[in-house]
Formats: sequence, C-alpha cells, structure tokens
Amino acid sequence: MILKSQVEWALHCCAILAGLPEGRYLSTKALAELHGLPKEYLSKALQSLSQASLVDTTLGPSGGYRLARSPSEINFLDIVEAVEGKARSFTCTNIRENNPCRPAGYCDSKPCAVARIMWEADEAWRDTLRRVRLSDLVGILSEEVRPDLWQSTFEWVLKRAG
Amino acid sequence: MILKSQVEWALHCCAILAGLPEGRYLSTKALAELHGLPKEYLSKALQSLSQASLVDTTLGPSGGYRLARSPSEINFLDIVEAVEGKARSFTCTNIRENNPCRPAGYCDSKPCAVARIMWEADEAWRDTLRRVRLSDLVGILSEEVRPDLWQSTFEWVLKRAG
DNA sequence: GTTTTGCGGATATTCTGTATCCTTAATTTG
DNA sequence: CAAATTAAGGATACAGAATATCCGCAAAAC
Ligand code: SF4
Ligand code: SF4
Repeated sequence: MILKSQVEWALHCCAILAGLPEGRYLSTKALAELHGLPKEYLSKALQSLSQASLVDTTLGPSGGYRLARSPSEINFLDIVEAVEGKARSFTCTNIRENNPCRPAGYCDSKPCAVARIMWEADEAWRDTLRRVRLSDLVGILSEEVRPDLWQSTFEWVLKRAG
Repeated sequence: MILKSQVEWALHCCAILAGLPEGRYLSTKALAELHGLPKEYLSKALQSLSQASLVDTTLGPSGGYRLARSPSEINFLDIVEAVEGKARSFTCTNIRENNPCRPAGYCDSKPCAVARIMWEADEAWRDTLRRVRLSDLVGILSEEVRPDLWQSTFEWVLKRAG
C-alpha cells in the first residue's frame, strides 16, 4: 500500500501557491520546473486539484493556477483525497459469503467486524490529515527553510507568475 | 492506495485459528475451502504470517497452522504488517532537491514538513490497529455472528483440524 | 491572428498485486 | 519402510494500477 507520488507533488505545489500574492497565477510549466517534475504528468495532478475545486485556473499566457480559498481553509486531507481519491484503503470482498456452513439465503445485516476495524484505522488517518491546514505547513516551512533559499525561491516564482 | 486482499484473508484466518483448541493445527487447504480462496495464493499470505512468527506450523498429514501466541497477545497491526509490509504509505522522493534556486551543496538536515505530517497520519493509522487485539475481534464476531452459523463453522473446522 | 495556457482523451511503459505450478523436505499414517 | 500429506519457496504468467508522453481543443492575452 503506497500513495502515488502525485500526492507529494500536489502538496508541494499547494505550498507554493499559498505564497502567491492575491490574484496571481502560476503555470504548470513553472511548477514542474521548480520541482523537477514531468510537466505533462504533473498537469494531471493539478487537474485533480482543479476538479476538487481547491484551485482556480485561467487560460492563456500568464494563466495557470491559484488557490481557490485561503490556505487556512484548505487541509491536507483535501489535497490528498483530490489526488488519491476518497476510497477507503481496505476493501472487503465479503469472503464470509463463501463459508460452506452458511445457511442458504443467509443475509448479512452489516459489514463484519474486520472491515469496521480497518475502516476505523482509515478514519484515524484521515482525521490526522484533516487537522493539518495548508497554512500550518507554510508556517513550518517558512521557519525551517533557510531564509535565503525561501526568499530566492519566491522571487523565482514571482518572476514567472502571471 | 489500497491494501492487498491478502490482508483481509490473513485477518479472517487468524480469527479462525484463534478458535482452535490448544495444540491443534489447521491446513491451508481447509482455510482456503472455508473462505473460498485460491489455496496456492492464500498459502503465500500464511507464509508471511509464519515469517512474522505469528503462527507455528507443522508438516505432514494433520499438519498446518496454529497461533504462536494467545489471541490477546496479537494485534491487528501485527497481522496487517506481516502481509502488507512495514513500509510507510508516504514515500518522499525529495523533490525539493530539484529547486533551481538551491545553493550548490545545500544539505537538508531533516525530512521536510510535508513528509513528517504524512508520516504522522501513518502513525495514527498504525496506532489504531495496534490497539485492537485479535481477542477483541473474536469477541465481537462471537456476539454478532448467528450462533448456529458460528457453531457449525467451528464443527466444520474441528473436523479438519489435525 | 498568433501564442500560451488548462483540459481531456488516447496510448505506451513499468511496476505491483494476483494467481498458478512445481520441487523439496519434513511429518504422519499404514 | 512406503505412501500420502503438508509447509516452504522459487519460477512464471497474467491483470490492473501507476507513471509518463503525446495530441487536439477551447479560452485568454497580446
Ligand atoms: S468478515 Fe468482514 S472483511 Fe471479511 S469478508 Fe466478511 S464483511 Fe468482509
Ligand atoms: S519537501 Fe518533504 S516530502 Fe517534499 S521532497 Fe522534500 S523532503 Fe520530500
């Protein structure tokens, strides 16, 4: 069980978009270059963010992406689910139905305990991600990243933001 | 991100093994038949449990598997990690190293905030699974499964247990 | 009108999960 | 002892998902 690398990409891109001045856009090209990622494929991740209404887009030169809401109104789960999907990590194939001892026509009223426990763990994972806001991430990064790198990165970004 | 179906299989098999009388073994053949699973492939899952020292095995006719410890000393995480592996679900490909603004020779002292937050969620998932013991599962199942089915299943099992 | 951009569809490639088969060694049964 | 049964592990095939690239389209900027 492993998350797609697009999750990492999307999180990093959102962190960058969170630092954009009001009303400006940043293109896929710039984001791909900044992170050293395949432009065409990163585009798919950004499209996922767009479909989840996490980002606004505009076309044409000087077009690109910007956050649809403030970084404090977007949490990690929003971003992760946009890319990874909302499906639970444990899928029940209902193997208990194959039990040869089962009376014919026996109908299970609810999902069995195994599934419920696995889903509970899944919910704990989601809860943790839900509690971390994009603004929290930006706060941590701005403290941890070396100031000169932090600054030159955003100069680099602003030069390319439409 | 989806868990392998072997996880479900392993959990169900352990629940059955937990109901075996002291010292008896149950074969792959019986477990596969009971759950309607491909015997050869289920065998791989059981081998994982064996490698993780969760079950004891013995060869020959009347051989098979039994729990290596009491059901109260085995938790969900033990079983899940045995078949799914202990790797974290989020893998960091360190894309920040591609930042063109990076000073040459810049060395990151620690994993970045994105990775740490994702790993924290992973830990929450594991914690939840760690807190549920196999004996808890058996307790719930014995209450929820219709008594006649519960009983006939274990009669079926005992008839095949070596 | 030309360029740039996001978007979606189509396609190819690589990797993982699923599944089967076969050999070997240990153990029970007769 | 001989035959049957079992777990273990290696080899291999198959299916589906993740990764990646390419193309055509419509909207926006200039
Ligand atoms: S016991 Fe639970 S997890 Fe297993 S098949 Fe039934 S519903 Fe699914
Ligand atoms: S920012 Fe974190 S998750 Fe992203 S590449 Fe760097 S270390 Fe990995």
